[in-house]
Amino acid sequence: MNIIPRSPSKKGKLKAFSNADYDDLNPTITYRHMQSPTIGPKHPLRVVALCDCNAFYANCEQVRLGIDPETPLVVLQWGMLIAVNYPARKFGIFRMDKPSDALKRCPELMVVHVATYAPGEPEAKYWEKPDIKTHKISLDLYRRESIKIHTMFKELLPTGEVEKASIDEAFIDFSIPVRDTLLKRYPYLAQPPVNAPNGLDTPLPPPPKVSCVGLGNLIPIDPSKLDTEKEVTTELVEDIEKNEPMTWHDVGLIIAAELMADMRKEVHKTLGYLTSAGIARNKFLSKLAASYRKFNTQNILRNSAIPGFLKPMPFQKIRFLGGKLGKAIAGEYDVSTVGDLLIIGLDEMQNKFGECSIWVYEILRGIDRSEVKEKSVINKSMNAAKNLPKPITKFSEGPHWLRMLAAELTIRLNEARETTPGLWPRTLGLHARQGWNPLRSKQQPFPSPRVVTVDFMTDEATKLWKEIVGKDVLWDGKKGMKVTNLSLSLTGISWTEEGQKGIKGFFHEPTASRRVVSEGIAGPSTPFNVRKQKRKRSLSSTPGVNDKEIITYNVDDDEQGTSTAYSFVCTRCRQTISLPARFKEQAAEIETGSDLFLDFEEMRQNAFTNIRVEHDDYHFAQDLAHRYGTANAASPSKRSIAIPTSLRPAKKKKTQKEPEGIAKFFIKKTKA
DNA sequence: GTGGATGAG
DNA sequence: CGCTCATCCAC
Repeated sequence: MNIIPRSPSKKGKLKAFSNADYDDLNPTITYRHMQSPTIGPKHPLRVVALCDCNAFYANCEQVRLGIDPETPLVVLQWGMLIAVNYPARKFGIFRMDKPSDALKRCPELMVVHVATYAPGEPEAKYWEKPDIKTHKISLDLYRRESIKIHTMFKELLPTGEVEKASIDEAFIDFSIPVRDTLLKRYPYLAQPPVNAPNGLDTPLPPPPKVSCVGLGNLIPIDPSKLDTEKEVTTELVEDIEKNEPMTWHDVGLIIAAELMADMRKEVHKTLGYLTSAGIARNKFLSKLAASYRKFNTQNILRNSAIPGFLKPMPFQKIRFLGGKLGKAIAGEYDVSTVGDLLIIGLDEMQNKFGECSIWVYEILRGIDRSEVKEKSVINKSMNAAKNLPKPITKFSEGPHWLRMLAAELTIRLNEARETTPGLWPRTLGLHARQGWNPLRSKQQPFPSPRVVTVDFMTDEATKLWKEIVGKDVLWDGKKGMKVTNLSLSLTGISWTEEGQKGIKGFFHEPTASRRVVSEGIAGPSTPFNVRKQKRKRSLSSTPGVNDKEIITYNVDDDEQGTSTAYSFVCTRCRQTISLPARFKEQAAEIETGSDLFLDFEEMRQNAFTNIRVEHDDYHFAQDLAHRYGTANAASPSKRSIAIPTSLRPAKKKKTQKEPEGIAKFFIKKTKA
């Protein structure tokens, strides 16, 4: 297997690093880079973080119950622990342990069962002894808290990009805020010296030495320092590496670390959640860096530390290599670490695993071009499922469960519509499994009524229930129906003008949008990516950005509707748009006129502007969607909303028989 | 549209 | 390797 040489490196002094596999780690940064209005995946100053919550479910319960965070606490789901907080971990308690074992290790352990829907109850509650036979798990609390954290991140970093990666994780693109901070702290970076021979292409002067003491663990360049169990303090690493040259990217990482630390502190102070974070040059590395040390810390992965960090890493720890694909690669080459795989050339890999192995090839070399993108719609689908330890044996027992599933979906849908009015699921689906039989499912268009009620959804679900169990099984009970698994889902959730009308019942003529698509925005635009770009532009003071784009709002002279300090009424849709409740709560605690009050006022005004811009953008996007063709049609705009930011190679070989290459690990069960 | 598979946690 | 949830793809 020959090593395929990489294409000749563009800019950058690859001499700085001995390993040719990592040849892009110290690119030359010029004034032109400082001035580019956007910072994409290839920009040398890109800075990305992954922030994730520590033992999130347990933390949520601790906050909900208002108990001491030092109390060992676990979250129980039926017979199994699904979350263990850090105090409890000290007792050797793990996820998936049984509660009885956990209590043996720690008798004072606080055991909290997740909320459940009980039969007939309109909402999930915390019951003394929930019954697996009649109750259904609810994860709503965690979803709601997750949204709070996500919202706070966005508010605290209006010029950044925040992508919710899972219920307890978010990617944050710090590139723009970092660049803005760099320009503020080092104003000489804005323009090349007048006598610079190459103008904007002149490299930046050497960076200052910047301390990162107190900003987290600096992942050491020397891999032999990596796995030491003892804490490697930042001071220690700095001492060891004091002669390592710093780069402007390192400075950027450290600025991001400051911002990240502030945001994490704020989340902790306001919401009570502890987090950890990784800061690096792309998503995948930030995620790995975050897992370096996990509890209430953040880790900074400098480019120079990437080879040492990555090579000893078991590659199956990498996102999307944790499953079958990772196993297949491990089996094929009988190796386990990233370093082991570096000797595999691109051609070799592509021959074995298909063309899209380029993705894996690059990941192994610390390259990840995927963008941090805010998801336009929270989710594309919602699903409520229940395993039935006591199977349904009579047709008539079905609706009882259907009602419970419908209740959950109804609450979740209506909750989502609070923040995003106009959300509309295209289809309602019901899946049912009987014993060993294959899963059966039916779906139907979801008629979006003005108000979705539990009754309505239950009725709709019952129609599907009839179709499923009524068709293949003689369901009157005599044939011994045995449904062991039920799941009700809303899919194709998207945001439409129609849905908006449906909910609000307002059919007023949309006024002409005050905004038009800027001719400056290149490429195909969806309502949402246009929205994001415009917002960026209007809120950041980026050099080179057309100032005419900036849109200001004046609360007193308000063309949009009436305003109070905490909310305003939009004249277009007549909705009241409010700041999060905590603003009011906080205001009540602060003495008017105090210094704190002034700070608070500033924050409130910023937030107010944000919700205003956001709401206006919402109408803007709505109009755009309207213009491009609306509602149900799979218009190009709608299409692109639905495209996920998936890292996967997404190779669709149309082979009739065996999919080729990597694709098969994403698609089908491998054949023997 | 239906049914299956994968993956994360 | 229990349970829940989300997403994607082939047919």
